[in-house]
Amino acid sequence: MSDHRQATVFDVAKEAGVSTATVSNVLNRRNVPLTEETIRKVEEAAAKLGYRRNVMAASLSRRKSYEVGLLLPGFVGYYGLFAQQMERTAHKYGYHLSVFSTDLDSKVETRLLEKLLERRVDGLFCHGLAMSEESARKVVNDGTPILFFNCWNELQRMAIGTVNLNVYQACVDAVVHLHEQGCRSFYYYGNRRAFATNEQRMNGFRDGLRLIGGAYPSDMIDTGDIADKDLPGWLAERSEEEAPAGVICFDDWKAFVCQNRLIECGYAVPERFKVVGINNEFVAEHSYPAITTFNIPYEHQADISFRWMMTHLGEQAKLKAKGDKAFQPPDAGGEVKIPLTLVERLSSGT
Amino acid sequence: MSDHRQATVFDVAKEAGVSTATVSNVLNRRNVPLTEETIRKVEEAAAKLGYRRNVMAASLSRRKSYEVGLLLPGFVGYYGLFAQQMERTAHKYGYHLSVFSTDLDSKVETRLLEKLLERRVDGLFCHGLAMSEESARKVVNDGTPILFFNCWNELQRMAIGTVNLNVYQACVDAVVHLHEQGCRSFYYYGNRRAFATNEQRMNGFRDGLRLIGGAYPSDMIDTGDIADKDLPGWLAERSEEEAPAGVICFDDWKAFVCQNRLIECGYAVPERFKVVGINNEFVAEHSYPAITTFNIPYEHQADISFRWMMTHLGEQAKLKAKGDKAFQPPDAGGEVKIPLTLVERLSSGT
DNA sequence: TTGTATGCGTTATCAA
DNA sequence: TTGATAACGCATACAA
Repeated sequence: MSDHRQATVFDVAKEAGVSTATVSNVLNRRNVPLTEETIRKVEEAAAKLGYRRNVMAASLSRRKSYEVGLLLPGFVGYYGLFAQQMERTAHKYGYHLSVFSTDLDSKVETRLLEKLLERRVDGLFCHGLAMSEESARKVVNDGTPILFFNCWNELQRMAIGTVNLNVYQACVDAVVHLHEQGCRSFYYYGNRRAFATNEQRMNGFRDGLRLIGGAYPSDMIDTGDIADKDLPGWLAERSEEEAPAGVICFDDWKAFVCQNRLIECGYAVPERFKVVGINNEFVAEHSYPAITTFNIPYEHQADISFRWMMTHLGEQAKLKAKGDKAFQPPDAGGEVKIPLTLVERLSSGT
Repeated sequence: MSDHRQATVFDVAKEAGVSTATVSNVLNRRNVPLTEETIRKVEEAAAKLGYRRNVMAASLSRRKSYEVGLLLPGFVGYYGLFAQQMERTAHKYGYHLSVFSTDLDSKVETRLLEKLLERRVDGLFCHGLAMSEESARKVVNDGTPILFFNCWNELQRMAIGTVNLNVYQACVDAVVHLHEQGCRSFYYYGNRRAFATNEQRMNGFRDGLRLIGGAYPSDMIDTGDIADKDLPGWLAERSEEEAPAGVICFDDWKAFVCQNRLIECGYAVPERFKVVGINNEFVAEHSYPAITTFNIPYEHQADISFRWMMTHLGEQAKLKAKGDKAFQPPDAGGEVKIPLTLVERLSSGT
């Protein structure tokens, strides 16, 4: 109703007949002793006046914004889900999260980063693909702690830590799984534009092959070299027909496209080709055939990330309060690997 | 390097040998007259000290946060893409965007809304599904302008306006399209949990049937009544075999699931059934058969929304500056309908 | 247990 | 054209 100005601590103090300090103490439930009576008076006054604290003023005063930033390459698929989970986790720990998407444009990245620093975020979470070395240096010089996720390069050294999905191990597991399912030739269908996150997968693929032994035909293909529509021909040409060939894809979307092109060209999945993705997205579950993939423990990854950051920010109290399990962050600049779990579906069935 | 405190206007003023007021004037490029010399001095000092303005202090002082909130039911699919676009648009107009997902939980919604109001957001964008009447009332009482999108209920009246995707018209068009493609029976596969956004589609479906005339067999199915796996049987049972049957789905994901189940059960798409979705997501383009759908002009929807809000906030200047085309917002409480465009693909082909 | 007074970093008013 | 200085709303050290 009131197009009047918002009530302030001052108004509440007057209404309750106490001082602003007392109001502040009551409303922030601090560890100072307070009379039941005072608490009641203040809370009543606050409720009556519809008092709502002004975050800007509070942040300015305590010289801490209780805001953290999240810098992503985009919002679709994994990124969006991760963002959503990070937002939940942030609130759980009493923080506000500002999510930005760089669209993989370094100009945009620079601008957004500046925005984040202007907001005096207490910390920054950043995807390995979303930040240049120069930007990282700026953040570090600024004194803002930064924590990476899914980052496998020199940037790690500038961070308080890194929380990585163990896509390497996932790919190792994928090869082993396909081998067990009867595959006798193996292909990795990657995306080099994803840089390090692609290389991790390639390494896993390679080591997986080593693990199963035997000299099976195998190769790596990149989406940049072979158009989707040429993929079936390419695969059919070099794989042997006696046993099914396994195709490990960069993610579920690649797997989806790959599988559909194969089917479109008349190759049976999973009889002739078996397909595996990563991410366990909706599309993997509801494709036909449903796609074998790896599940990502979003909540776990977000929680580890936040606990690490909280620890660095000296917020042990909040961790204790939420005190699920004790968290021992690795040394500064260390890495936590988040394991993915195989979800077997028809696309790699028998 | 300096783990020291950030430079302030004060530091810059001292360094440049001017007053803080002058620094502020220079840095905000206000319409006060300034000497070239002063400008240079201040800018040099700022650069040298690595000055970065403190958003909290600025917001507090000017009593305006230049922050707007976006309340969504979730982050996947349309929501995520819309959020990403809204973020871009917000920056374009010099605003910061805080995105929250209610997860369709009213407890969460209430809490998030409180957070938003505590941040003194200048305005609020809200999805029709993400806000209860009670919450809306609270926002309005607070004096914060609210603009809805994809909202078709009483809430509209509490808003400065509503920007709706014209899914009604899309469904009308879909029926006409399917009819032209030879369909002689029609089905709508909906999701009543989406409430108003589902009803709009149903209305369009109904009016589309009326438009093509003739008494064709038709029906509406809801995902709540029929499990995905039973859908093919249900459809096959009541549609005639002489001519293909058309299935208009709530969105691309429903279409995707529907189509895959049909194929799985041996019904040919598009020969026996033709399928249409809405959203033009990645999955629609890359399915096999590729799914006919409707494209959403994200940027347009976001831009209209922001221009409307900016107008309400008295930021005509910024609109002019960006001055693409003139925007005449409807009367308060009015509605802008954003048209969707048909994307023909194989799933409804001949 | 509560109150006073000061600081947080900017912006804006008004006088110079 | 520039400089003092008073808000802005809250938190907190210290005094009472």
